[in-house]
Amino acid sequence: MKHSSGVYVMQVAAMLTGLHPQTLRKYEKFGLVTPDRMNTLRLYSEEDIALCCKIRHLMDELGLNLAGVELSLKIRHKLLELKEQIADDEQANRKQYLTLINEMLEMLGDQ
Amino acid sequence: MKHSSGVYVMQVAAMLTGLHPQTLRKYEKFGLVTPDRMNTLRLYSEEDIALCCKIRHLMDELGLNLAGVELSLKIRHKLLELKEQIADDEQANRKQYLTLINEMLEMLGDQ
DNA sequence: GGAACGCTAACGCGGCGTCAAGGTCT
DNA sequence: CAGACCTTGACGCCGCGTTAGCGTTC
Repeated sequence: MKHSSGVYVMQVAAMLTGLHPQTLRKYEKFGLVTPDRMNTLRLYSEEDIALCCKIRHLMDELGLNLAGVELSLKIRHKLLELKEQIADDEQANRKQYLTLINEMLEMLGDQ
Repeated sequence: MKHSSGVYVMQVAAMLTGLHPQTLRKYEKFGLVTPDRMNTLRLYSEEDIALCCKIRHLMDELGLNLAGVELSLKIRHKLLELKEQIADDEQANRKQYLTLINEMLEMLGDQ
């Protein structure tokens, strides 16, 4: 669930991210960002803003296309999950680690 | 080091991979594949062939561009390294696991 | 000398950013 | 009614695959 700390309409979101309103809509259409809506009106949360900036960063710095950004974000999410498990587990549960790793490998096209 | 089990010149490599010779050269120019050379003549190993097929697979199935493919292959390599460590270590060495994970996160644009 | 290789340049298609037109809501 | 939002379609640029031209090697 998103924080309601900040909620911005399109124009403000565009200013905060430095992105064109149409570009923000394209990212949403691609499924990368899904701002809340109030009767068709987009409402961008702080997290949405940060995500949009990250998307731009990945495209500009790493040269990824939207498909690459999507994969990148998914892998990152899994990695954070794995990292948390490794850090928190009492006794290292290798089997679970390997499961997560195999899931990531599958995302990367193995099999 | 590559096996010398199979060595193919351009035309054969193109046939085996189903890719256009120029496409193979583009992949090489981008730094994704580096076949051996015999006086300017490219010599593709079995591993090179498999790699070229994997590149195509990643582009066709996942929609990645070459930058995405490169990142994907690097992350995969790291994941296999991590997987091996987890499977082989006597006592789970979490610190090393976390180091590898952080390296991957960095590849994905974290910081 | 013919066939296959090398390299570079140019064309075509599709992804992504932007602009434009027209409709709706506040 | 003015202004900002919505959606859809079109244009320009660039990445990627392919083609073409030309020199070199086997």
